[in-house]
Amino acid sequence: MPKQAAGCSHRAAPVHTDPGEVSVLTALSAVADPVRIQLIRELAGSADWTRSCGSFDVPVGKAALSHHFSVLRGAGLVEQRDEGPRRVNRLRREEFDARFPGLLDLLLRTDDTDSE
Amino acid sequence: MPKQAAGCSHRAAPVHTDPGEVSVLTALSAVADPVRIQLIRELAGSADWTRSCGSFDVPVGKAALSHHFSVLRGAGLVEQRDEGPRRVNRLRREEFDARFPGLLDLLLRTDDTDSE
DNA sequence: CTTAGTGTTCGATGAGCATCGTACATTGCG
DNA sequence: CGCAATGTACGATGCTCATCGAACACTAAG
Repeated sequence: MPKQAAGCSHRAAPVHTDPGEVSVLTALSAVADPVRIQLIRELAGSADWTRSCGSFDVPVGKAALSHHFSVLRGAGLVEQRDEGPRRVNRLRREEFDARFPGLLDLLLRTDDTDSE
Repeated sequence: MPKQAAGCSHRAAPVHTDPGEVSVLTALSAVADPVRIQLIRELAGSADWTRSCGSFDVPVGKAALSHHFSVLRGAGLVEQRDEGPRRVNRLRREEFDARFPGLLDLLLRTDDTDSE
């Protein structure tokens, strides 16, 4: 492919962290936040690569939202891909569950809406 | 003042929270702290009611230590009982695991010493 | 090219919390 | 009783982090 084939974006690719290299403390800290819990749950209820960052119903602005996704990436919880102007997401279920068995289930299979 | 019957301590009994009434966010926040993780691990390696609060090898003062145990109690992770001048502890393994399956295992069955 | 949509980065702000030092309470011992 | 040991309560301090506003970058469409 001589010419700049599709896939070579000019945009800075999101930095991903492999769940296997994430410490327990990092994972727990990432998950101990109401906004991020909501993001994870909402993301889990959608098919992979179907949700852009701005499509989540969270009570924060763009800047904070971007920050939260950065934290989730750093914890190996979310994978992102640029698709045109938007950045679509995918929950790394199997990979994260292999590193921290049961943790993701705790967040998703939860009856209480973390009231408190 | 009239005399006190045996078994009626003058000391304020520690306030305990049942694990069943703890929200996911509270539990995760309690556990997302390096000092508290160390306390839980050290406590898990000892028999019930054998460790007083001051017997843990953590790099904080008495006041902070007392605070951490308060948080652990509030998350339903630790039960305390007054035994003479000291306050001895017990990890609520079964009860906490019933409420948050796998979470305690994640902290204990850990290979990495939360290095980061 | 211009415009609109999407997301990141930067600096600043504010709240929460981990920590400390000190004072205080309780217990057990000499 | 007086004293040491243990743990809590309180006020203060400092730091981390969640948030915002604004500026910037990239993409797609008109």
